[in-house]
Amino acid sequence: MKQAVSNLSKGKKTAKSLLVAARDLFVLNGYAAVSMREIALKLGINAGAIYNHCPSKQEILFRLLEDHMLDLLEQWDILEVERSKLSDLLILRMFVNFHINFHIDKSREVFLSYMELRSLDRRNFLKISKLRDEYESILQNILVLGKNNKNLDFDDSRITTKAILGTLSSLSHWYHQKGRLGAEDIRKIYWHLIFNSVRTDRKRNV
Amino acid sequence: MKQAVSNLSKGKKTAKSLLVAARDLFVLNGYAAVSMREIALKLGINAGAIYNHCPSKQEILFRLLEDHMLDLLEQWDILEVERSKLSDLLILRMFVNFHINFHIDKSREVFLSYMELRSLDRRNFLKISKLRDEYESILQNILVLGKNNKNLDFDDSRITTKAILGTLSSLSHWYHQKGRLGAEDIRKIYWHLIFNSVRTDRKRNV
DNA sequence: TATATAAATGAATGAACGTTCATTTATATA
DNA sequence: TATATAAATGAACGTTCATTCATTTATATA
Repeated sequence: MKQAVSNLSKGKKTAKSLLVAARDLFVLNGYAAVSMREIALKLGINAGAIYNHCPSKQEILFRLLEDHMLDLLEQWDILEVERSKLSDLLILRMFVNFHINFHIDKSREVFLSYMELRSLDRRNFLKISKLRDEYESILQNILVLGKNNKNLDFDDSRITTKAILGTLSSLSHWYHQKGRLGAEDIRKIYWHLIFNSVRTDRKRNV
Repeated sequence: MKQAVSNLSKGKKTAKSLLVAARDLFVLNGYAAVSMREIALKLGINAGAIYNHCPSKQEILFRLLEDHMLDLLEQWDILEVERSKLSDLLILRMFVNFHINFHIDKSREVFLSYMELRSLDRRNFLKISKLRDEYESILQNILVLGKNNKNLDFDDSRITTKAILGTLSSLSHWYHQKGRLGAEDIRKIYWHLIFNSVRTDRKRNV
């Protein structure tokens, strides 16, 4: 269980704020365009003091992305019990809702994961890529299973997976808390779009 | 009409190669992480010589993005004559095909426009944003018209526009010339997905 | 071919970068 | 409260950054 911030020692607090400050600056201006001095300024400490909490700028980015991906995969795993009783279509809907909820709750982390994969060094890139592939294959497996059971229909599972994730992930580029529509509206609209695009009695010509 | 590179003077040739070299490096490592020296090295000239062709690094990025957006809008305009005779659905299909073709032909430019908007200074950002909005409104108008004529159905034109563009634009993140599927396959798969997601007799519940 | 102009060189500019470190200050523990 | 440890300071490190400029070299035009 996560510990309340107020219970943490000074060091742990600063370490936590460091990740938050870095996250927000990286989202705003991009990893390469943000300096350690800027991050320190936002934290209210000296740039050198950052190194008491994290050994390098690269490691800050890696921790942000890894924490996020592990969180994503773990949260999905937690739903396993509920999932086991559902039909293929309802599992797909659960995935869509889960993905949208996560994008709304953690829009900055999601955005960062999309934009800054390339700023990771080779070793870190491979680690995060593996976690991303793991997540992507969750959706692909849902689609393949649904197609095999004739509860879903589409042409190519890999492209359809990419397309659906592209659809959903565009959320992180425009969603803001104070927007015109609530989370429930958005979930409904996206679900209608996606459901109709892979339902069994879809049309194949105009 | 575009002039053949071989007919250009030395200066124009270098200016053109400058944009190509910068484009490829920016795509690979991101604007902020690429130095003028790297670009010059790729061109086979000295860093200082770049300034005979472009006044700043920022201006290189702006020219790349503006050229791309103007090209995109102009190419769509050229299809206007053909479009006038088509039904709402066929216009949507034309847009989907056009967008996919453009993403395949100009995948690096598209990727750059998507990733480096935030690297533009305020003035340039506003200019490019305006062009992007212009393009987005092309699709939104197609959708609204189709819905008014009862040839399309969806819940919200703004979100549906974003969702469809998100679907299509994810192409630039994974498409490579030598991939498993050809352009025709990809156009077909995407069209089926999008068509079914907005057709009039779509279902609203699982 | 002579000449004007365009393009490239290579060194230099000051500023900013990530990171290190000896030192000082704050915190937690006994 | 005394003491050990953790955290923050501020200056400095060596590099690299975008950009400038006097000078040299290449190109195009007459």
